[in-house]
Amino acid sequence: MGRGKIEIKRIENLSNRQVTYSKRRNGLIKKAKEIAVLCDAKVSLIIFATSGKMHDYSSAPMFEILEAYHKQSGKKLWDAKHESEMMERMRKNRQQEIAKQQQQQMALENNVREIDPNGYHQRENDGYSSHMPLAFRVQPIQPNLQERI
Amino acid sequence: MGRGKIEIKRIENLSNRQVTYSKRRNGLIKKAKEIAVLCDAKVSLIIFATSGKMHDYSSAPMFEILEAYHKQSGKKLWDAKHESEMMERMRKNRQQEIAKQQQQQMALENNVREIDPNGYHQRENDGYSSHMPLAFRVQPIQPNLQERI
DNA sequence: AACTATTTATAAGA
DNA sequence: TTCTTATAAATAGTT
Repeated sequence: MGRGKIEIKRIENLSNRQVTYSKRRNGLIKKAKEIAVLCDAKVSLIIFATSGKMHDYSSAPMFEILEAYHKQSGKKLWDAKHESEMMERMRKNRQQEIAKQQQQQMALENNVREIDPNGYHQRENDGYSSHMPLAFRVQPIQPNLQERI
Repeated sequence: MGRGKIEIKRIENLSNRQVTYSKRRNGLIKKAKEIAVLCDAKVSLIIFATSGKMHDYSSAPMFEILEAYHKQSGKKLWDAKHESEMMERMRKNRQQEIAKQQQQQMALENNVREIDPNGYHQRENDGYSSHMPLAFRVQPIQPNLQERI
C-alpha cells in the first residue's frame, strides 16, 4: 500500500523498519478500534517493538478480555485453590476497574499507551490497565525468545 | 474502503455486522502478522465477537507476551509469595513449552484459532495457548495519566 | 462467496 | 520525525 509493493519479510534497514513499525502500529490500532465499534467486538491488542517499547489497546478492561480468553482457552492454569483466590481479587476490584474504564473512554477516544521498559516514570498509573489482571502460565518460561532487539 | 464511506459506529443490522466483522477480523489478523514479520515485533491480538466466539493471533507464545505486558504494566498483582510460586511453576514447565512452540511454528505458518464458546471440541489442545497463565493485578487504579491519544 | 468501485493504508520521497 | 502523494490493499455495497 504505497509507492511500491513490498514483500512481507523482515525489513533489514533499521531506520526503515522503525518508520514502518510506527506507521503500521498506528494503522493496526486504528483498525482494532474500528472493528470494536462497528461490530461491537471486544478486542485486546498488545504490541512490542524490538526496542522493548510496548503499545496496547483494549476495547474493554484488559483483564476482562484476558479472563475471557483464559476461559475459552479451556485449560486450567492454576489449581482450584489459586483460581479461587484469583477470582476473589478480581471480583473485589471489578467495580473500580469498570468505573475507571468508563471514565477513560469518556475522557478520550482512544486508550493507546506507550510504556518505557526502562522505567515506570513514563506510565505512572493509567487508571485501569494497571489493574488488569494478568494471566500467568503455570507453564515454563522460554529463554531468549523475546530479546531480539 | 469500499463502495461507500461508512461512519465508525455500531452497525445495527445483524447480518451486515457479521459480514463486516468477518472481513475486518481477517484484515486485522493479517495486518498483525505483517507487522510482526516486517518489523520483528511481538504481537498479541484477541478478538471476541458478540456471539462469544473468539479469534486470536500471537506472534510468540501468548503467555510470553502477556508476561511481558504484565511486567511493563509495572504493578504487582500478586504478593511476593504468589509470585514466587508462579515462578517455580514457570521454570518447571519451561522446556515443554518451548518444544511446543517450535512444533507449532513449523507445523503451520499461522496460529489463528477459532474457539467455540459452547464447547472445547473445536480447539483440542494447541499445546501452548491453553497453558497461558493469567496475571491479576491487585493495584489501585490511577486516573488519566498516559493517555496521549 | 465473488465481484469492483471506492476508500483507506502506506512505501517512498521530500 | 512529519508531511506529501502515488500506489497497493482493504473493504462496503452489490450480485
